Amino acid sequence: MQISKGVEWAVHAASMMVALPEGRGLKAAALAHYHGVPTAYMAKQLQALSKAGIVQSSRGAHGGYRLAKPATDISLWDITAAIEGHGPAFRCTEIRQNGPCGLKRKDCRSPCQIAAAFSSAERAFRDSLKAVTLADIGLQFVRDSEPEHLSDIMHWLESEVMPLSDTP
Amino acid sequence: MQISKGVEWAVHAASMMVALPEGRGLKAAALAHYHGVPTAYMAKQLQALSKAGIVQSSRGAHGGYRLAKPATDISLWDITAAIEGHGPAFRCTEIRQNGPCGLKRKDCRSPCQIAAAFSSAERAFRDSLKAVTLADIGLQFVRDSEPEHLSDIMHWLESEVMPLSDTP
DNA sequence: GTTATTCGGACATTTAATATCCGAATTAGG
DNA sequence: CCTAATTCGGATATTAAATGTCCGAATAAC
Repeated sequence: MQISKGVEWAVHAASMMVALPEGRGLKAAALAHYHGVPTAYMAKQLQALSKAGIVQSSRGAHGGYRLAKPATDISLWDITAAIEGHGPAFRCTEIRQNGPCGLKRKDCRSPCQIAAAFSSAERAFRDSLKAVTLADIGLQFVRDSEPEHLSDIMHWLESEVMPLSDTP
Repeated sequence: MQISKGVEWAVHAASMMVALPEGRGLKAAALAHYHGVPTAYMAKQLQALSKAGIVQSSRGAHGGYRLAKPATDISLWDITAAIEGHGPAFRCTEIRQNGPCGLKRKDCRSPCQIAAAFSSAERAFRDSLKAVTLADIGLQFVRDSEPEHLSDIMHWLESEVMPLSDTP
């Protein structure tokens, strides 16, 4: 029951994009370098975010990534699901149908209670992550950081940010 | 973010042990056969439950497994943690300390907000599973099953159940 | 004490996560 | 309009983890 490293990277990268000025983007290499992680693997996570409609990508010279919708509409669950998939963590293989006392398919209209309990726990997990948006993360970050640190980030952004055409 | 198959098997096996008469046990091979899964791999999950103090094992002739404490004191989280480990699913690698704007170790006394959000979600998941005990599972199972099916199970138990010495 | 039986940990195999590379697509500039 | 530089996208290796298997250690019955 481990969440892949890609989720952590994707959330940090997306959080960085919150600070981008309108109509501008960051290339995958810049996001990877900023967080000190391998470029190609970070790019893979960004692809997944792009497929999920969380970020927009622009190819070619001066290309890059930016958020595809307002930060208030992107939850941590959206990002987690984009990387890890939407499927349940607990996969019921219906072993109650196996063995000498196995139930017939007909008698299995009601779901296995064990699977139901895990499904309920996962719903609680999802709901908790759905309640936190990138806007929340960004706001908290600004509040809790030293002014000098925020200044450093702004300078880095100015040096790395790329103009990006408005219509991809 | 997948929960291993072993958790499903371990929960089903432990649920079966709820129905055992006092001072009796089931051997790993019987539990595996009953659920239609490989014996050796089922045995591996039972070992993990034994190490965690959830079940008691007795070796040698007429050996087997039984619950180590009342079914009301064993939650689905206890079993999940015994198989999957107690560590968090989201592992914060502190990438905020990396890269050109990396934070110094000193400025990281407060935890990363992203990690905190996932930690909170996992707590909700845990609490949900902690609220369900083997006693609950057993009771619901008896209520929802056809009388004939329960009868089949009782007959199987009588044929497979082994006398087990009281002091392991 | 001997033997049959069962659990326990060490050992392969398969699957998924991690990391990397090269081609496809797009834009900037001439 | 064409060329060249640049960037994303999917296909491809590598490593770690989950899955599955085996044989020795320990125990109880006889």
